[in-house]
Amino acid sequence: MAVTTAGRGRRRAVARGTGATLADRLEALERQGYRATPQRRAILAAVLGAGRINVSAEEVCGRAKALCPTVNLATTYRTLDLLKRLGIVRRVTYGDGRGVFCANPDPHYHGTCLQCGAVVDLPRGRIADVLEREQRGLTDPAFAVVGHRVEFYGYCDACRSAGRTGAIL
Amino acid sequence: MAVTTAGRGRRRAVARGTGATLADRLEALERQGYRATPQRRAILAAVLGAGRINVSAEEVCGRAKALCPTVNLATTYRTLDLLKRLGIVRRVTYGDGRGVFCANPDPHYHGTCLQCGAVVDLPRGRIADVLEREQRGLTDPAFAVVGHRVEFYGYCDACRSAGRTGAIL
DNA sequence: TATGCGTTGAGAATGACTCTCATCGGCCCC
DNA sequence: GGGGCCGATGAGAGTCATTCTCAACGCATA
Ligand SMILES: [Zn+2]
Ligand SMILES: [Zn+2]
Ligand SMILES: [Zn+2]
Ligand SMILES: [Zn+2]
Repeated sequence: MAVTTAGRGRRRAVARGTGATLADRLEALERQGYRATPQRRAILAAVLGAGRINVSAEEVCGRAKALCPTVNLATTYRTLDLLKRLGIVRRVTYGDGRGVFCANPDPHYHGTCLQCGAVVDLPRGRIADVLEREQRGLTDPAFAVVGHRVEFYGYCDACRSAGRTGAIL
Repeated sequence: MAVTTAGRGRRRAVARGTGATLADRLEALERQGYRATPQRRAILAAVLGAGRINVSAEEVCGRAKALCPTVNLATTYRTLDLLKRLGIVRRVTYGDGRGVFCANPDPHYHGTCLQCGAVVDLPRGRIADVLEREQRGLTDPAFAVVGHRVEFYGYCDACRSAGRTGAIL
């Protein structure tokens, strides 16, 4: 995937949900007063390019380097944090605290592979509504609940087809 | 709380759930071939003594030092990991990846305070069953779900009564 | 007393992440 | 068309929770 110059206003076919294209996101970035530098374009493209698999900052940095050789880990972290603050990407905290980044704008859950640690997007079922309702019923004198987070774990496609499905991680 | 010598076989009134006393847990430790050293006793007592509030390794170390001055952070981590492997304590990963330890043997959820980061035990509602059912319905060609984890967030008692309920953390 | 082995304390190492600071690169004004 | 301004960057140092290494220790058993 190459980093195009900007795609100002141009609309491609909608991939997943609203504002999912690289161009749309770069536009959002600039609309809020931030420069769409080559590094930022490359980093954003790297996250988008990962698809359903969520990527660590280091992976993003590696992929981005292929598009813009000057990107650096510090810039990658800085940019990912900026994109997170702007709501363009999401940072999901993986089992042991390491973070992975997700560019899927649709509401969805995450599944962590017990074998290889991959974090993949999962379609959202009806859980959200139930949790929302349940959450309101969770009245506790010592804690006022205002939100929740669910995370599934299991085995990713690659590990399953390789027969590696017994680890503890 | 003082660290008693062993309480071999002695049964006290059940506090919360099965095997919740210090003595019971030390017994379980020894039954599996590990020595109940003064350090291990102190560390276990420190986790137990925290009650509903879950404690970090560093906090455990501090509390344990009061009972056995020679405990050290490395031993604390080692022991907590051992106790986790034996199912005597549970390690819950708090928002940004730091871990806190929980000795409550009953099935329950955890709530993280958005203001101060405290992790407290929450009674389990009917959510578990719903999630269980939903989890089975979550068939995805790219991921085989085998379990889930829910985490609530909100404001703890202390922060609420101090009027600190607006942070982003 | 000598041997063995599980356990420990101190400190070094790790690894993800953040900070600092000198430098870079457009951009506006003269 | 040169100079200053300021956001953005790269390199490297710093932070912090956690883990590793290794010599020393405690306690059992011969
Ligand atoms: Zn996997
Ligand atoms: Zn996602
Ligand atoms: Zn609080
Ligand atoms: Zn708990």
